[in-house]
Amino acid sequence: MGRGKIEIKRIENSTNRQVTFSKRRNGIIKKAREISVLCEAQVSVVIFSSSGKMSEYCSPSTSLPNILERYQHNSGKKLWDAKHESLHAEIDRIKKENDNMQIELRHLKGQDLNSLNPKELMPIEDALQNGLTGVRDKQMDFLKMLKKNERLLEEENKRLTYILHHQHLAMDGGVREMEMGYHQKEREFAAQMPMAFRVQPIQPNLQENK
Amino acid sequence: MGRGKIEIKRIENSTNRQVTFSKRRNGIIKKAREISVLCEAQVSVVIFSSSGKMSEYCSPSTSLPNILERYQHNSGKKLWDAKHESLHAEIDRIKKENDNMQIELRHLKGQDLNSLNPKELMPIEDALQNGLTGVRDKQMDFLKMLKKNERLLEEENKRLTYILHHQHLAMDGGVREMEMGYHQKEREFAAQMPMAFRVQPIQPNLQENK
DNA sequence: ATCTATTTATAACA
DNA sequence: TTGTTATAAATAGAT
Repeated sequence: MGRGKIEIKRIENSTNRQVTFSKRRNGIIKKAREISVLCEAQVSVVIFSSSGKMSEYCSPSTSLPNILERYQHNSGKKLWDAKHESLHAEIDRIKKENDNMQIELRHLKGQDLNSLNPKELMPIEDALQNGLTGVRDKQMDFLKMLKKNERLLEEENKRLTYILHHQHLAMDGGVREMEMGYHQKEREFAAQMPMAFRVQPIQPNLQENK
Repeated sequence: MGRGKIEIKRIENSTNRQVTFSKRRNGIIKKAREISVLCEAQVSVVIFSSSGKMSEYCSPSTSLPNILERYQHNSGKKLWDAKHESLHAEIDRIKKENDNMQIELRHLKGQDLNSLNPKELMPIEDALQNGLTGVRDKQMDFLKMLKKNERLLEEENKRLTYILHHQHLAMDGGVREMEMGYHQKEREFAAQMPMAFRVQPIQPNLQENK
């Protein structure tokens, strides 16, 4: 339809091709609009030119996702389900893992044991025993730390008492001397003390850290 | 284009509408094929008639999923990503759940306890203690069942010995009498026995059930 | 379906 | 791109 008949094959002249694309694209979209109005059809048209420019038409009564949903349902073909399926597969895999852990947890908590026989109970008992040992070891570690800290505090106490004692002696030498010389005196004193008596920072693990 | 001009509005006559749909659908698909050949365009057309029948065209150089992928990339619109996102969200949710259980399990097994403080260790210890109690209660149940079965077996033993003894006595009365009368004798004997001595089926839970 | 008078789309050109 | 126009193609209505 035009000044001359054309063969339906690639238009070699790039300008012509571009012009023809533009006109025919408009034509198709006009036709699509018309059929959707005339016949109450749901139509989706997506066109990419060879240069990558996109045009689309979708009948106003619907939407592209809608049409694609119908397309999948109608044709049985999968459009995006390859991705969906891999996601679903992952969900299933994780859920299964989840269930297994749930069961293991319940068993360790002494729940749902009725389905188990004695042979299955034994490894659970062992695990619990090991766990308990581990936890109690840890608690013992804390206890030891507490005791160590207690000892350190006692030693510091002793040291402070010692300093206090010297301070009282210094008081007899006059308030001024005490004020000026206190820090130096302490330093001298510290120098005399054996290393073991110096206060170490308290173990940070003993503080609440939440 | 036809014997008369028509307005672009719904065709009321249902037969006419159906015929027009069919003709125009063919026209659109022909046009789509032509533009894809003439201009190297990638075209996708999906048409649903008002009665639900689907027609489609897709240029041979590509595929619908391919075109839709380009569509999403090009338009920024999401076709199926809403679903993808919900699936991803679910995966994240489950993974988080999973991680929490993993941590709980490790703690119960006495692992990764270093990050915990004494206050956090206590509920774990309690849980382990409870679990151990539960498991051991269960094992005790089995033990009791075993003992009960042992008792029952002993009693059956006693009964069988008793029968055997009578059988020997019967032997003295001749082989024929024994063969003919054995079953009846047993029945008579069973009738004399107190209920408690009759053998009960062994607890099914004691069998390996895997 | 097929026919055909007409309308519509568009190829070539500007 | 847009517009014009001669002509090819599509199609409405009839068969």
